[in-house]
Amino acid sequence: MEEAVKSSNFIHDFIDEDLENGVNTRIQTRFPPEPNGYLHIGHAKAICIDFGTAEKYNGICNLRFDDTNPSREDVEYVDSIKEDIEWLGFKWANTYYASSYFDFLYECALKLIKSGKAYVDDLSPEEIKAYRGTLTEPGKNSPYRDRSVEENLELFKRMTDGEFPNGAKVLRAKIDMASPNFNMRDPIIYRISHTSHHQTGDKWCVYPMYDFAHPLSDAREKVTYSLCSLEFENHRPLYNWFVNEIGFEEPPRQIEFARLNVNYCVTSKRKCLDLVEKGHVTGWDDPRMVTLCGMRRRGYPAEAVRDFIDRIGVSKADSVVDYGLLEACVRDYLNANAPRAMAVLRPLKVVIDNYPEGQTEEIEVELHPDHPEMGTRKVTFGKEIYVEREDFMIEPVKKYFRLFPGNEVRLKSAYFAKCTGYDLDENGEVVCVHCEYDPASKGGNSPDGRKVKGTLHWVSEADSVKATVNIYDRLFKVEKPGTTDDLAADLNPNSLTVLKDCLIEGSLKDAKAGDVFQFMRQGYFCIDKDSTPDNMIINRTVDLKSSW
RNA sequence: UGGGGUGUCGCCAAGGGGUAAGGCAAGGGACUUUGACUCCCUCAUCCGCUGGUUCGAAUCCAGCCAUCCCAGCCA
Repeated sequence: MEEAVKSSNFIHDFIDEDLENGVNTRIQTRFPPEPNGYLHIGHAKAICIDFGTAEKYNGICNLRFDDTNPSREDVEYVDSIKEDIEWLGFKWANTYYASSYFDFLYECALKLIKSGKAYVDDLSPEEIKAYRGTLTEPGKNSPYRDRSVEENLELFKRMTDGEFPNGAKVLRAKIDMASPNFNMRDPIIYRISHTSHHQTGDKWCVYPMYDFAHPLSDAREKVTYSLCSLEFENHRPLYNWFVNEIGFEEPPRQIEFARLNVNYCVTSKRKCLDLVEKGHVTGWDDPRMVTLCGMRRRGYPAEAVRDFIDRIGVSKADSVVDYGLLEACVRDYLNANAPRAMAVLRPLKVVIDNYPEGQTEEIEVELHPDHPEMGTRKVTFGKEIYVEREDFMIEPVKKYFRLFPGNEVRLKSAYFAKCTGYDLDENGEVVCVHCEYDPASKGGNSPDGRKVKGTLHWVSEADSVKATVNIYDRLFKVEKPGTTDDLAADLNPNSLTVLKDCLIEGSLKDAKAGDVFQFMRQGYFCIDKDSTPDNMIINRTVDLKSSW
């Protein structure tokens, strides 16, 4: 009998309870990004929770752009956000924009004014700040707090009509300036901003604040669970206040969870933008970035990213997950799914002295040792081949069972070969290794049953493709980058190593950008979009765990 | 300092009165046409601390400590 693995997700417990008590009969969630940046690994958690929760309960999840601050937003971001969610493998039921509710939200504001729950304030930003009080002292009421409904209505209309400059007036909810929760100290719900909006153009010069737009958008869409991160816990009373004041029958329930932190990674929008703009990385999709597009370019499979999110669980405890867990998920997926191929990153020539001059032969090799159904590919063997430089030593260290004078190894899927000698150049560098092969060991087994301990991958001179391989290390050398003002100080100068003149097997010349292969002992590699037929560009997706 | 959260193995994380799941990492071994993979085994007498309730507490109560969030006309 299979044991059900308990998923660590307290949100499900809350929902199950609501379902049992008849609080809800249906589940609807939403993923509400502001289109002001690219999605990253942290968003992946939110996405998996929002979409995953809806999926689990046969509900729906909508994509809603919380585009209430046009000054920081751009359509470039709405496009990339859609693309990245799709890549992760989720489908939203509808695409919404908070901006398409501007009329509705305006009506809500009017309703608050009419019920005496909102007022226009003429205080300057500095004054508002001063009136707000401190952590220990209550705030003071604004002198404009008691304006009549008529005056507020008129002033708000004039704000909307564009009569006032930015910052001259705001609309505030009238709640409690003495509340220990700052969010309840008469929060601003509308501000003047003479800025054109990427969706609504110049129709508006007043824009609602998140705290006002978010709950009412949720409620209007009939969201049942508004899942968000912990920093919004303090906003929940306000969220409920708005939903209640406007009078929704079935208020959404906000549940907060801890956001994802991964060590060695930067996910702050400001800092990511900084890396891009200052040229520390090649762009948002630099393979060292933990943006979804960066991980995609690096060859991280969406399945692995989702598996990672599953494995870390959902709780309310602040945490920093080890980047190694993400890598483990990538390896797990790729080990099971990536086709195998041979490549030599630092080539060393090997001549099979007793192999007939000018002869070559085709060998059929399985694409994956555990999945015969994946088929085979053909590789060419010949008299001159290349192996990894590190696979030969003149003087073997202990427990070295690769090539050294007198030692026999297996050339993967081809033959046994015994090292008979080597050539040095004038500097004493090994430039060529000589071997003799055993024709009877074709396929990699000797009929006499003798064993070899080492198996080497190789690429033949006759059938190879040149490649440039990018080896990535972590972008940051410190676990928590960005603790200082200068992000650059935390950068790992060796985060990218470029290997030129690598050789990969001929079958790879038809590989497409995004294809990921396991190169034997060297790890997993992804074909980059910048590849050309005569020089493949290859990104190392993830290293293998190796005792060498 | 007021309010709101959180504290279980190096890192995540179950467990919510009956005597500490699982994953990653780590260590040991077997196997191997990838020194990978796979497979076995080991890895918290203890749950932030101190008291209390109880036959029995990581689980309940009290106090304390640590840590995160909040004083944007950002989201």
